[in-house]
Amino acid sequence: MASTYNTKQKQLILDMLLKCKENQLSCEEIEEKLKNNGTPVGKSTVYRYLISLQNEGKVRKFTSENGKSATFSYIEDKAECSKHLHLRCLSCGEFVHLSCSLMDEISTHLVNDHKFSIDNSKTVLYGLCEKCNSSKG
Amino acid sequence: MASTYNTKQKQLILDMLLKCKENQLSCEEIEEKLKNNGTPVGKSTVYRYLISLQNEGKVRKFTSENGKSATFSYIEDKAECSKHLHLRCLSCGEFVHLSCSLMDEISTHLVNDHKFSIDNSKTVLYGLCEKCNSSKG
DNA sequence: TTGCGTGCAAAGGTTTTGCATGGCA
DNA sequence: TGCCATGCAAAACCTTTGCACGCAA
Repeated sequence: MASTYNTKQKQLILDMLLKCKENQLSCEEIEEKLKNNGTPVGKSTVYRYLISLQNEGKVRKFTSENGKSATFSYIEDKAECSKHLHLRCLSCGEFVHLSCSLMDEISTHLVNDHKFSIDNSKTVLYGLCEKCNSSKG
Repeated sequence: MASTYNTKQKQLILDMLLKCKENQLSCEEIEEKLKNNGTPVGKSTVYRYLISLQNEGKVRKFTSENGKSATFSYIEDKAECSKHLHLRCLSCGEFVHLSCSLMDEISTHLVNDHKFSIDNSKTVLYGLCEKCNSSKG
């Protein structure tokens, strides 16, 4: 499933994902950013490459909770990310990698007591981060 | 935001959601089931009412992980469901209400150590249930 | 040279919206 | 009677696909 050819377009898309790895970008945003950079890439190419990156596990897809279009972000350490859970702030979108022992207990507990094996790569905990929480209360 | 008028159509949609509360139904499925019942309701009415039920917190929306359309299911005990986490099987779609003390610790831990307040109504843990896990391994 | 990748435009599917009509209160 | 709700069709949206051309290897 991995791409066989290396092309300028793929590199441009990848560079943009890396540059914005703290955020999540929609296909449209990627397309727009590349156009603004003076290095436009066709919409379908963006969609197609993101799908293939997703299949390779190099990109995480967020199916918009509230809005419309899906967003993507690059997974820097694929092996590491499959071991821990992730948090996402509903307000500002901040994405947190949660490496922590209690979180490991969850998996064990769920398997032992509830016979449920959690998939860390598909699971995201939603809530409010400190910043957004305090600005709300 | 709550509906002001009670109509036959709203009651029909609600009845269907209650009847299928163990499943998650898409708008199209609801429309189809109602038509098969001999009590057809317009597509836009289904969409509009589901949105308002969602705003009232009476319905949970699943933005399809893999497929296309969103699905909905009735929240039987809204107050209770906001207190615990939920699991969903990626394979068969089983939805589990997880009332359990260790799970309560998670919220506390996340707030205390990570300054993150989890929103149970928006969070779903994904993985494989016992049945699907064993049929896979 | 081979065949994958690209880009455009068109198609596909889901959800939303405008507007005239219908029905609740 | 006044207004919200309904339903149809059209529009809006996001995503996928077909096809001819371009480009990597």
